[in-house]
Amino acid sequence: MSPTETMREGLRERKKAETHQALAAAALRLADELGPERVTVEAIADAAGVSPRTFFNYFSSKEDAIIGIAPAQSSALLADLLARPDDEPPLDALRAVVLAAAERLQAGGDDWVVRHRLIHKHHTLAVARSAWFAEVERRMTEEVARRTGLDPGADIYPALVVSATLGALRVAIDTWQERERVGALETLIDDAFDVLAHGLRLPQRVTTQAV
Amino acid sequence: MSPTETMREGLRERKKAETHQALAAAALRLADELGPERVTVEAIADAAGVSPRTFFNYFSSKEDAIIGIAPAQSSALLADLLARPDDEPPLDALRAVVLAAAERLQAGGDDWVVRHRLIHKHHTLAVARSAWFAEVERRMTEEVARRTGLDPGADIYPALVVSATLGALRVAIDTWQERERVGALETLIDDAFDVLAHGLRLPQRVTTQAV
DNA sequence: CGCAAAGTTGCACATTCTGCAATTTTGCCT
DNA sequence: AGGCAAAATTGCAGAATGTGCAACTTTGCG
Repeated sequence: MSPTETMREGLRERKKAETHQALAAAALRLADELGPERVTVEAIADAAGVSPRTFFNYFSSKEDAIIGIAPAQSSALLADLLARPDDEPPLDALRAVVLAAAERLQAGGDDWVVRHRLIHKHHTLAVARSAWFAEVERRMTEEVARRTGLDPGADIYPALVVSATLGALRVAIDTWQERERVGALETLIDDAFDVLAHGLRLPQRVTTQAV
Repeated sequence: MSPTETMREGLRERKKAETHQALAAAALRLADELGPERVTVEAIADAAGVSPRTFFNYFSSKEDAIIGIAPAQSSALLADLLARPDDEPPLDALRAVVLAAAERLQAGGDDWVVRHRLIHKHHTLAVARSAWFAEVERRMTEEVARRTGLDPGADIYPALVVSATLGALRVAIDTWQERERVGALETLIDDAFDVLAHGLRLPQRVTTQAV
């Protein structure tokens, strides 16, 4: 009966992280080269040097591996939201969180560019991303409900504001992708939140054009 | 038999519709009785009196059959949007469309109650619904872009307003479900659109409480 | 060392989903 | 009515997903 509480896993945790990384990288690379539908779990596992069975210990599906989502992975979006001050208005907090996510994404290197290109092109990956968004949305709704003192089951506000803001993030990313990533993603996010804050009225003035 | 009435649509079309209906009904009933994960395509096909292979001629997955979604099915949401006057502000048109959908849903009988209970409870069905929403969202975005004369690839507004409004519909349905369908779904929709129109600011006064 | 926990692997198995070719059913025309 | 062509159904084969389980191996630590 060893003291599990103070256990510091060194090599064990590191190897797990390496395997996770190797699988995600292999999945992304193969999907980019061959197209997601022509990639098998077996091929990903081979490329990462593990057995197919082990693949499913890390990812619950091929799609999740490609877009880099581990089950029960704590999302940075939620973490950022938890870090905002409690008395901040929900929409402001969410705007800051989404903006931070966008900056992180833009700074994140080529992997995210490739991922989003694939998501944009292949329906099955968009579905996987939707599922992930839904899970994040659920948890962020809980947090907004806590902040506002509302019951997330009875009151519509928490779920609504989270749905709208995550929708804004998704739409901004997709539009940015469609524009072939010309211009700053942050600008799109800002525009989107301005439109949301103004009651979704059709903007009179045409917003930033990148084309 | 008198051919005038029955032959107008044709026996072929009628039998197809019957098979479609039988499969959807069997899928829903079995999923309700056993839980979605314990239902197989084979069981659904058996209950509907067709072969498993034929099932896939009608639905692309077990989940789609349970929530009643046929591939390339034209959604009533899109049809309603197309029927709105062209010069109506997008948010107003979408509000009307979503309200109509809610009314239809409430009047629709027990099947939708069961469906939403299952969707609410089982993650895989929520994912399938998300995928369907995404497809509808894409097509409605096209239409809003046409109305506003904006480029759906370059401008964020069409996708944003559609995303927010369909999100509102989804959130309202889920909340209604959580409240065990006490009260009118239309009221929730109205509240949601009011919040959207007021820039997603936290309402000072608590809205309709059903509990 | 040696034990316990954690991670990996192979295997069996149910299931999903697709393509193809054969067969049956339906619509329609003479 | 009879028969042809299109449409729908079906069986079958096969690739692939995903899971449970029982070894087996590796790691952490006393």
